[in-house]
Amino acid sequence: MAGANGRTVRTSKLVPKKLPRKFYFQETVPLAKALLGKRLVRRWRGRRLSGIIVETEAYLGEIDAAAHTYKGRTERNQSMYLEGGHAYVYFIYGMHYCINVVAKRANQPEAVLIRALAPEPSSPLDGRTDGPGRLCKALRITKALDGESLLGETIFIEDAGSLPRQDEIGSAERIGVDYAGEAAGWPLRFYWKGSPYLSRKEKK
DNA sequence: CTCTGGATTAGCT
DNA sequence: GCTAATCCAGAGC
Repeated sequence: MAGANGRTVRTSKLVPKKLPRKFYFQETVPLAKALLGKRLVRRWRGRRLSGIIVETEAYLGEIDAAAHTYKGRTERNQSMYLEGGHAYVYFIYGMHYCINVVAKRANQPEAVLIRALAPEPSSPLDGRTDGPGRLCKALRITKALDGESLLGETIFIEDAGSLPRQDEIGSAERIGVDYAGEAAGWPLRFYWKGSPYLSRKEKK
């Protein structure tokens, strides 16, 4: 962009950049970590609802007994078969929605569950964002967004001000997957250490 | 602090 | 029928 004096004006710090398709093509575990510190943005009725991602979980598809796609395609999990950079939103426990970021290429049904956000003061959110069901409520995310591209304007992810250092990323067992046998113990939950907005208290 | 039940749909047995 | 990638309110300690 040209400034008044004809010289290039840096806008990269001022205008956050939407993450490109390529970002989502990476392997699911690195993607789950790389999403920490990014900003999830939802446009709703002319408002911009957003938060910084501080907790994620990786779900590894057909090898992962905890994943919805472990036993193949169903009506509910179809969106996980889209190429990386789409949303998979499902309804659970008769009450809550959860949102996942689809990873890798089409027909590689792996995804990253967004478990917690740090709310941003400027964003008019409806309630808390520490927990996968709560954050969907706060950002007005429903099944209407299932299968939506994250490269569009309705919901997307962008670079934010800062990222956790490697030593600020914690890992632990995933929540609520006790039924999944060996996979239940895999350390596929990732979180920004010290964030007050994690869905569970960190162990000392 | 922990435990329990209820909200009630998708998917499996 | 039962359980779940959840959350909340209420009871009891």
